[in-house]
Amino acid sequence: MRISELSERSGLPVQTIKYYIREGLLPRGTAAGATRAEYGAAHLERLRLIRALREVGDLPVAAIRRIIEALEDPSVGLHDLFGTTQYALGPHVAAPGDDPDWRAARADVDALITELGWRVDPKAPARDLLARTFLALRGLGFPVGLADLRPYVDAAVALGEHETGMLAEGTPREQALHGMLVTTVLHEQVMIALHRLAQENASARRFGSSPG
Amino acid sequence: MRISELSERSGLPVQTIKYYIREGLLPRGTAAGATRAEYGAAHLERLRLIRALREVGDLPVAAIRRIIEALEDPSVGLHDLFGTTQYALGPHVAAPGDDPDWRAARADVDALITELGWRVDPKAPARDLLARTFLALRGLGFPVGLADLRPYVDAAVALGEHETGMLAEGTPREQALHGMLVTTVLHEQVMIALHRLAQENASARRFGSSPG
DNA sequence: ATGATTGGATAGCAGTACTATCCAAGTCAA
DNA sequence: TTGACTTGGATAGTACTGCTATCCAATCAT
Repeated sequence: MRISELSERSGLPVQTIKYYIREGLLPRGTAAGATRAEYGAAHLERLRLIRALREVGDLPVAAIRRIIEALEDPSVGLHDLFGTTQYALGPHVAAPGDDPDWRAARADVDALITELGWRVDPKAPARDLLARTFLALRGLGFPVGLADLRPYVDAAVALGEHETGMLAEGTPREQALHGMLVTTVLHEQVMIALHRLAQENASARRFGSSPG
Repeated sequence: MRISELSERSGLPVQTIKYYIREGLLPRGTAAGATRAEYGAAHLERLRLIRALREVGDLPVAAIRRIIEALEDPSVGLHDLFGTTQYALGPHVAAPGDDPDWRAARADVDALITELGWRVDPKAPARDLLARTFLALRGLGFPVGLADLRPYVDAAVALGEHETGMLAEGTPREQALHGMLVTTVLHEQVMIALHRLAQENASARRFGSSPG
């Protein structure tokens, strides 16, 4: 198939596909003459993945490139891809090393993870993400202690185990890697959306004027 | 206090504060002469809120403006602010009305909400958010049925009720509104961060090479 | 042979969130 | 009083991201 057909079938403009090729998100088609290249089903599949990461996961193009590089590196295993994706997901919080409030928040996060006995890379960006949120909450006058996190921890444990359990052991490598990406990026969106819906429901029941 | 002190205490450059004033996120200081204006504790508090929404919630400036307009409108109640915030959180999915796959995904979402008996605005953006994620999952070959959502629904219900329950009835209006914002924006980040940490832990236990 | 299409390169554009400069009016230390 | 400095306010410029638009020569279909 040529690029125009790839464009039609993927729903992306030709120019955008060319852009993704330039950016290293999509391999070039196999050249068949100077003005002809052939694209296959793998290209279409890749474009679907890119769209999911861009439009649903809202990942920047540069992050998707890093993920795809890991995806194509045969030496990268499931858990490695996990780390790459988590790191690419960002945001990358610039930790102000000197702020004592920051250090306290970060220490709380580390203590929580230790207490739970979790195996989490000390450099995992989610640690800073959580610490920054603590800092903001406290700055706004909403103190957070470890006890307040109980419901979140419980929910996170349940979901994390469920999701990891869904990744079957026997599947071929490429499929397993795709599954891992889907788990980290798309299931996070599922969780966010359902959380918002549940919040709205709870709020409507408690504060809503009339049952509508 | 003058703008330079406000800058120091908030940690934001003077130019950025001026920008926020221009954009309607922060009220002007009370004028005290042609080249002098006085800022108070309310300004500092507001800047803290803005920083939390920008840096932690990653909300665009335009969305923060809409939230703050609702915050300052005395006719807006708790549940109204909830809707405004949810809408401002975005993303605003442009629904392709003709795509049958889209319609199926959206119908699934609506059916789920009906079945759960949730009170959710039919125009709530989280419905489209969830539908779009379904669509992407299915497009990548990961079929999602309502049964697969059980763990997410359970987690969302638990968190939604916990969070709404934390908003005490008797608190003064401004405090209650702040609490609502914090619940919808910052607690979502707490959930995301803990989910990622729990995923990494589960992945390390299942796929990690050595217990590190 | 001729008009359309292609791959590939380069340049341009729109949106966002700042950041820098400028200016006249006012303040304050000497 | 004078002269360096600060302030509020306005305007213009910048950096980054994610596309789009245009161009060109080669080449394919008819």
